[in-house]
Amino acid sequence: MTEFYSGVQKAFVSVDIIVFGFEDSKLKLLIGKRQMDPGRGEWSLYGGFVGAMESVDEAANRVLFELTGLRNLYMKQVHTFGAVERDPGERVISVAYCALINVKDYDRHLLEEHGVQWVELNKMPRLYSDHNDMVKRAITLLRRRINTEPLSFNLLPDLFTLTQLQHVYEAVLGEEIDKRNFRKRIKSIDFIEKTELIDKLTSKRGAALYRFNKRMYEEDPSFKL
Amino acid sequence: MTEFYSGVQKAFVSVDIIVFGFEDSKLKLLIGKRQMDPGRGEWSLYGGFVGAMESVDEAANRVLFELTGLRNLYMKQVHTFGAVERDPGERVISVAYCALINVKDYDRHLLEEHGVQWVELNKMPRLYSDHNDMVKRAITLLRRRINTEPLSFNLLPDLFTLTQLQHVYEAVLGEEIDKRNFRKRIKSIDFIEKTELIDKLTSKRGAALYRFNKRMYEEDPSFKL
DNA sequence: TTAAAAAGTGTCAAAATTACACCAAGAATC
DNA sequence: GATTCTTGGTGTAATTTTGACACTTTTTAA
Repeated sequence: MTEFYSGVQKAFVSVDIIVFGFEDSKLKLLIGKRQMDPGRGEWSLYGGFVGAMESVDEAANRVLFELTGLRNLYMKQVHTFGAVERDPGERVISVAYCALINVKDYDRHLLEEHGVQWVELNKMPRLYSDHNDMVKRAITLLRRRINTEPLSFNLLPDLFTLTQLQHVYEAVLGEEIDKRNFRKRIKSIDFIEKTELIDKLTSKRGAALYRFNKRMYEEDPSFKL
Repeated sequence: MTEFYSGVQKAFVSVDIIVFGFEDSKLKLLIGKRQMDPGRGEWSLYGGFVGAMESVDEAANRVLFELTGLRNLYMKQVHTFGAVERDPGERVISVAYCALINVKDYDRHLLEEHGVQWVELNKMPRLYSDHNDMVKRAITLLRRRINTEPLSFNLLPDLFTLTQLQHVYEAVLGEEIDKRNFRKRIKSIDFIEKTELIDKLTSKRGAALYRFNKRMYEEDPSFKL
């Protein structure tokens, strides 16, 4: 095999994943104590190195699967962090990804197994290396996109009430939303379907359950909320 | 020095730059014939490898400076491309950046020196590796942001006419804009200042020259067009 | 039966957006 | 010096979108 690019230095490339979840009307994310040196014991995002035989996206999916046991989760690249000294050990360039997950789908045993836990966004501790910057970027991305892409459903069960959906928007945007105006807009969106089902758990009266109709969305993928 | 992460494979990391310019009311970008193997002679974006002693952003700025002789140009990271086989030679992970430049500032001698040329966006040839995807992403980014960030001024001289500015929007968005509505909105934006100067070159009647007041923008960085 | 908690519903005013057509100024041509 | 050509510059009215705002319904628990 021919050697191209001789004389150029290589770098470690890693992926770090900002996993957002939604619980108790709050946006949370998964962080854990770092289990390797350098930085062992510091709070950190979950990540891993990109292997020689996998793409960066595949690495991110592999790592996310390791962490959650789930496939086909919503995940997008956020930004690549490449400061020379960002990792105290070696030169590591890291590609940050943002994933959205329904907390209910997450196996609680895996939390302990990987030494991670859900932490409220507002109560984030200082994280390893530049991971706080990664979180900040991910949030900015989320806020920008939640009104133009149907992201929010990834944070909820398949069936959800309009109040839950509204709380997702409020948690992500960090501001309150008028209930009537919100519901008015939802009604004008075809691919948010009302079902016959009623949720009796969270309210005494019971609330209608809705569903995101992906097929309908893909037929006319215009979204504006 | 301790060796961390032993056993993990490294990769080449490069930057590729999508340099947009605006000329003859058209959006253009800089491409050249690739001057190294593999792929020598194919149309390609301008790029370079990330050195051991520079951050990824610094590498992008260095490469852009090499190409243009200009510093402090507008540049943003677009996306990181990491497919295993994306480079036919070796494993190379590439971070794509998008830069905006006023074509008038660009030294035409440098074109030949680097073997690059301005090509209309609509007349892009097939490019090396995944560079067409990079361009597509960059355009998407540009379209998304041009209405929420004051990008457009980077494609124009310091002094510009409203017709020029409108043509930038039309070229980026790929659709015509109503002149009166456009100018109405411009008038409501404080940091686009009308000067006393008049441009007599492009029109017989002469058009008022405007200027982007960066300070005023930074005092109240809200932008919506 | 009464209180508490969340679900659900409509109107009106203000603001933003869109569509639309003509005159002005100067240069070039006859 | 009259005509034509090119680009710059301007306002209004209809429509749509957004935003503010309060009370009734249903069920459970006290």
